[in-house]
Amino acid sequence: MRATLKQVADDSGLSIATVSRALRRKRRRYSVNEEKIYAAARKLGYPFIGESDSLNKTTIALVTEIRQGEFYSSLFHGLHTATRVSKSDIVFVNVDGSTNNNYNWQEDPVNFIIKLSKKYNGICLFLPDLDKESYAAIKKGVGTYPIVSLIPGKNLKVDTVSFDSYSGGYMVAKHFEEVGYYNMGIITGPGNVMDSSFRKNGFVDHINEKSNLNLVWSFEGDFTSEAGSRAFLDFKERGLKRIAIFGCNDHSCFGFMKAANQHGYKIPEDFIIAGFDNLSFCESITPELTSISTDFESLGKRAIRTIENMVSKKREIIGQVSMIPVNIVIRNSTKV
Amino acid sequence: MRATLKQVADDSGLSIATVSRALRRKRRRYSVNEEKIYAAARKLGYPFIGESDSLNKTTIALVTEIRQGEFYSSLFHGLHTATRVSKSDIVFVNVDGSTNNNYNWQEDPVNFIIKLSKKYNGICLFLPDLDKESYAAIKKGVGTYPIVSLIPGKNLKVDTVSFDSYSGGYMVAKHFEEVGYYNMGIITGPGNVMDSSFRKNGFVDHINEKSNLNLVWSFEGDFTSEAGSRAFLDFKERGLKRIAIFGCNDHSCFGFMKAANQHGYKIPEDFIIAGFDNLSFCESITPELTSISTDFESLGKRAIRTIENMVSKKREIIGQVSMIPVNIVIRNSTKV
DNA sequence: CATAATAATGAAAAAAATTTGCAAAATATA
DNA sequence: TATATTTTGCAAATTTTTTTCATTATTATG
Repeated sequence: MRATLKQVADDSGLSIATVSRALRRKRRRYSVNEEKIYAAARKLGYPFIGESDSLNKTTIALVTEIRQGEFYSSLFHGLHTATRVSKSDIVFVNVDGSTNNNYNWQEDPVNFIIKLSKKYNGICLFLPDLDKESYAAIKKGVGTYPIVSLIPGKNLKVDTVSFDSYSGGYMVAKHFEEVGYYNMGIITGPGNVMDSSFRKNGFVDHINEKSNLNLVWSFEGDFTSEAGSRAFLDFKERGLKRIAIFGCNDHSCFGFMKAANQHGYKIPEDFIIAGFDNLSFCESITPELTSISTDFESLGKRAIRTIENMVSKKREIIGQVSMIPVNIVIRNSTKV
Repeated sequence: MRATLKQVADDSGLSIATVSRALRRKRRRYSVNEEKIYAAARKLGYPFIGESDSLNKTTIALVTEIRQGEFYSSLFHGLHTATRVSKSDIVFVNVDGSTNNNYNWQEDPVNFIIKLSKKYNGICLFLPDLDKESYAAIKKGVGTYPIVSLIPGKNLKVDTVSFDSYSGGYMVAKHFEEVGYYNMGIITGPGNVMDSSFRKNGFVDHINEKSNLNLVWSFEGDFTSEAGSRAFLDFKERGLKRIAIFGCNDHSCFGFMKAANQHGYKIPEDFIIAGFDNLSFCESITPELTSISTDFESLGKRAIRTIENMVSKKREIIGQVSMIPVNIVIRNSTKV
């Protein structure tokens, strides 16, 4: 039930009239009773005037689990920066452990998100762990409502805006070829993560396209630095040398390079290496790490523009995929 | 003015009765007209039932500028994780470029924040660039309303919850002494940032307390990796060797170590070094960097508990300062 | 394809919620 | 202590929301 002045009055112990006046006033006065009234109004969720901030503004929710690491920070920052050039506001909705209108995220992610669509004009999803069926169920429940996913994936039924990870992998292989390496290796990311597969496929496909290129080594990692270290031990055990290695994210490379360093391996004498994400640490490591850089502000702008378009004109085509181009930043780790 | 059903009806082109029914319904149906109604209601900020999510929950706003880097991500994560064990919700309010109720952040940060106090039960501020006068003005405008700052600072008039940076600096100096170094150096952070001063003062004070310890070198940095590199050049030019260096944040150390590496310097032969923040990259660099680790979840829990206490019982003591202890994580960069 | 069943709609009545005028009470000021 | 100012509650006035009811549109069924 919606909260009324009477409830606020009862809760604060003052009369309805007093509550009405206090809440309607333009200036707050911070008297004891006014504080009581505001506290009660907030507690009961009474809609007071100070809140109608969103007038004529599009509010877009970014639904994600907040995790640690520069990647998430970049994502928030990118989306937020993108709102500066648009008429939209962005709200970050953190999803793990949350409950919204009796729908618990863990138990029922689909209805949780469907409920959010009441409140916001559009929704951006960044949920790597959500399965295809759930995406389909959300899309079904939500109809033509503006919703985009920022996770790449095939046939998701939901519009998608994501980095062109495939091309990123491709660019790395091409760069390796250009600097004269024909034998290549890869440290993959977690197999169930779509983005990780795209990075890998782009790399592998370029190798397969050219008869002079060979994939001589592959190690299954999980995007952690530790996996990178394990990858090195495997690499060493196999006695591989003078190959070009693509780590599917920067952290894998950091772990690999550290282990290599400890075992006396040298870059570029023993191998060259490139990563993905272009974290700030790429410039701190020796040698500086070549990496694929992703522009989160572009991603954010595109996502917001897509949603704004959906808000204004209803389209029928669903499942559109927008790719944000990535760039290769060449540093000393691949200079021969 | 508050939005009414009539306005929503006019905007959506349907009757008041239809709008009332659509908004009151528990299940959405996503028909064309219902979509129109929801769109209009959102546009006009009509308070509908789906929103009363916050019933009986304390909502705390974390007001900050979203910036890139692991530090901000950790801060968000820490606060968010802390809400799991409390009855509060946390909302991230991004402040740069924002406008709230005609109060523009850039032009009038004080009133911007005061306005927020209408909507939320409590406010956490993390605003390194806000000056002392503004803090005082906010506190004055807001009265006994629950507000804490997460930025350390003396005589802020606002309750503060922050890391015990001073002790962190102190611990580094003590650790240097314990491993047998008596000549020490420091790369400072930006002079106007309080937290940076505390880190430095803790370090310097321990040196001054002991007659056998000397501060032989000091370089004014700005928390960037580049400043760390410049620091190294200065260090080299002065011909310093075998001293223990405290970089006031990890990034300064990364820059320093990289430059040192390029110039053929070795750790621990030429110097030992420790940082502050314990970023993930500390473990990826060679040698692994000793650093002061900060527990953002503890910080978040304490901040939330402080606000919850202020919500329940009004206290009179203001300007309380809570210090969250920090730990030193000893790694190879300070092993002799 | 006609017809019954179901659902959606608007007008207006009924109900509920909010604002305002007024006088009493509380607080501040001289 | 007297006087001005502000806050408050009651109840009337007003506004907003819900519900009833008749009508129309949509969908299902034989």
